[in-house]
Amino acid sequence: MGKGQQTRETIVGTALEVASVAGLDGLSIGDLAGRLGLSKSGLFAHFGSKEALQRAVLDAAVARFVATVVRPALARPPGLPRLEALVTHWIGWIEACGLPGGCPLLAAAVEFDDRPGPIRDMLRREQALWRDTLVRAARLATGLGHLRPGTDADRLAFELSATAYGYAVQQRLIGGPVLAAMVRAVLADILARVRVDDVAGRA
Amino acid sequence: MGKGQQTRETIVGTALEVASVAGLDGLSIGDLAGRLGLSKSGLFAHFGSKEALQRAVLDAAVARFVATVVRPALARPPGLPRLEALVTHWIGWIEACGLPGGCPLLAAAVEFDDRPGPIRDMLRREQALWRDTLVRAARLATGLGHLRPGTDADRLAFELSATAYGYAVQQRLIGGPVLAAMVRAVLADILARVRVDDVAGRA
DNA sequence: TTCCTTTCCGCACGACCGTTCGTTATCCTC
DNA sequence: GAGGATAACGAACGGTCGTGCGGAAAGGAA
Repeated sequence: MGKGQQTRETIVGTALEVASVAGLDGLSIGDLAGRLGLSKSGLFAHFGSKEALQRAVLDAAVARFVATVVRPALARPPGLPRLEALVTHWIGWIEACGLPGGCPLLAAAVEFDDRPGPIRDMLRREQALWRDTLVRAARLATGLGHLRPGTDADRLAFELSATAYGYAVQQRLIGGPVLAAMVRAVLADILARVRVDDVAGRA
Repeated sequence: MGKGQQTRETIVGTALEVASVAGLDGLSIGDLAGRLGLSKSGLFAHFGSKEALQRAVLDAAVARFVATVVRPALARPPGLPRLEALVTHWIGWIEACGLPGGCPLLAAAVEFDDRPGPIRDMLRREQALWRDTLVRAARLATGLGHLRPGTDADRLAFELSATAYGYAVQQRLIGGPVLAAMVRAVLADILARVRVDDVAGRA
């Protein structure tokens, strides 16, 4: 990896931390250069435009999410264990993604959902992709007989994702261990309603 | 109402539209003055600081939410009808609150959840207040015998609110009538699970 | 060592930011 | 009609914004 590439990654890493608090639009080339001991123009040369920097930051956020949530879950056996791992790691990510400002993907989605352009296109694509990941995992779990036959994968994915998104929204302002326990109980119940309990037979 | 007060309300109304798209921090005094045919200094004099303008905009957003969602629902008879009305009007607000950028309260909550200050304090207070409104409605419905005895009002309120928040997050980027139908079905099922069905007896 | 490329800097530009100040219209009250 | 408050203005302040250009330093290949 050349020096330029390394510098670029350092910049994007710091920018991701800043953006998680100030938002993608709150990023400032001058401020970022100051934090890193670089000149404004030197930092700018790595990207060519502020929007390109924002896109790089978003890419980094997605990569972090995939590494923290998706990849570990896909390593679990297919079916219910994998679906449960997706949800569990997601909740963990919401509570502690390692960035000072909470989940940058949720923040960016809410920030850019009404501003046409490549950023919104990226967000739309990533959110749809994540949704599909959940739906596919649910469908697979049904196919493997872990969930009741006839389970609506789209709806199950929506119930799980809406609960997690809703938790993410409330967790930052209200938060607390009570809420943390509640979201876990709710998610467990959603799954329990469609799970095939191979001890007691179907409900 | 004096002329100043009227101008102030015009400013805040336009600012609310802008902020719903650009965010509270995306508000710009100069831009706002240009839209309204006012001078920067003339507009500024009405508030004294940008933060005071942001607070006024937030107040206006809350007032709009109360007028559109809370008040009509509180006009319904207490118990299950009122709780259902709260949720139904909320979903309606999420889909069409009359502002170009979607629900400004959700946007502000995500934007400011990690920035200490009076804005975040206001948001925290309002979000907690809205939560309490749902919890109280649920508790009242249980007390009136509309919901199963022993129903956990906190948890029911969380299930409903998380579903709505989660819908709000996904609706703007993915959206569509399928999702709209799904959230309504999910909310109906959440209520059906705790409702006392006085025709067929408890389940 | 030489040479070329990559990396970064200093400087500057025009635009816009929030804010302040002094001044001018407009209106209500006496 | 005079006097005082209210409302809005224009100009300017110091800063920061994203961006562009020319040159200096650093690195690697020959």
